[in-house]
Amino acid sequence: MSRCNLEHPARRRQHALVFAALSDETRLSLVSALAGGRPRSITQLTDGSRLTRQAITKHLHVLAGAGLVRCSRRGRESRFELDPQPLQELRAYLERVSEQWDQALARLKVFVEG
Amino acid sequence: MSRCNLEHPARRRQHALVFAALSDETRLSLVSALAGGRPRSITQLTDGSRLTRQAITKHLHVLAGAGLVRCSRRGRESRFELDPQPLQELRAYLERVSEQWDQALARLKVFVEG
DNA sequence: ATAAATAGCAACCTCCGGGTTGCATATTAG
DNA sequence: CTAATATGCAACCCGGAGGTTGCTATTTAT
Repeated sequence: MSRCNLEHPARRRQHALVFAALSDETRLSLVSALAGGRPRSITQLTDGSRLTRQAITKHLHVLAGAGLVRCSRRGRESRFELDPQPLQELRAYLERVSEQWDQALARLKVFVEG
Repeated sequence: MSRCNLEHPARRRQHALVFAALSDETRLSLVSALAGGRPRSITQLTDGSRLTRQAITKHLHVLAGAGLVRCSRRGRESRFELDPQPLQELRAYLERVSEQWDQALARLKVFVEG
């Protein structure tokens, strides 16, 4: 009985936070836009969207709150850039869950057959 | 200029849906509980939680709406089991974003140095 | 020096997510 | 048959998410 339940609540909270940050189409497109590597200003990120600059700003702050994005002031503009670390953490988490699933299925198969 | 923006809106919608389903701590713990491979009834999943059975039911339906979980009636109880496919899809998506980031950084580095 | 560009702040609105309670229904146990 | 179990359905509440508008402040261009 590997009743790990390996996620301590703190880690689970953080995962939920990052998942929530990625749960909006607008924010996914912002992530996609910033995955190009170059820091972008708010107006740059607003162009090509049908939303207001303030809406985009709020979305960027949500991403920042999850650690997915960092902001630095450059002259009169705020430049946002991606931080891929939380994405990698999520990927690792999803891998762990899938792995747990596979191992569980393997054990159940043995139990049924053997 | 690889302006792929590879996510068609439909795919992005689906990703947002699954991310949203995983954006709640309660639902993450349900996924964790179901990752054990054995189908669980609603009351089983409610035991050990401080929430109401109806609350858990709603969460399960959210997970089902994202395709993360399937339900089948067995006698008087509803048995829920995990479907890892959407999880793998998300993992692949996160990998693509990270890869795009890495390649972009590499290109920018060449641009600066060369 | 003035005007245009960029962004921050605050108030406001609407809608939905998470949660509860209450009651009805179906299934199994005794 | 009757009671306990397991679930479904609907109404309701509350707070926060997503979005807008209006105004102000700072930086840059002309």
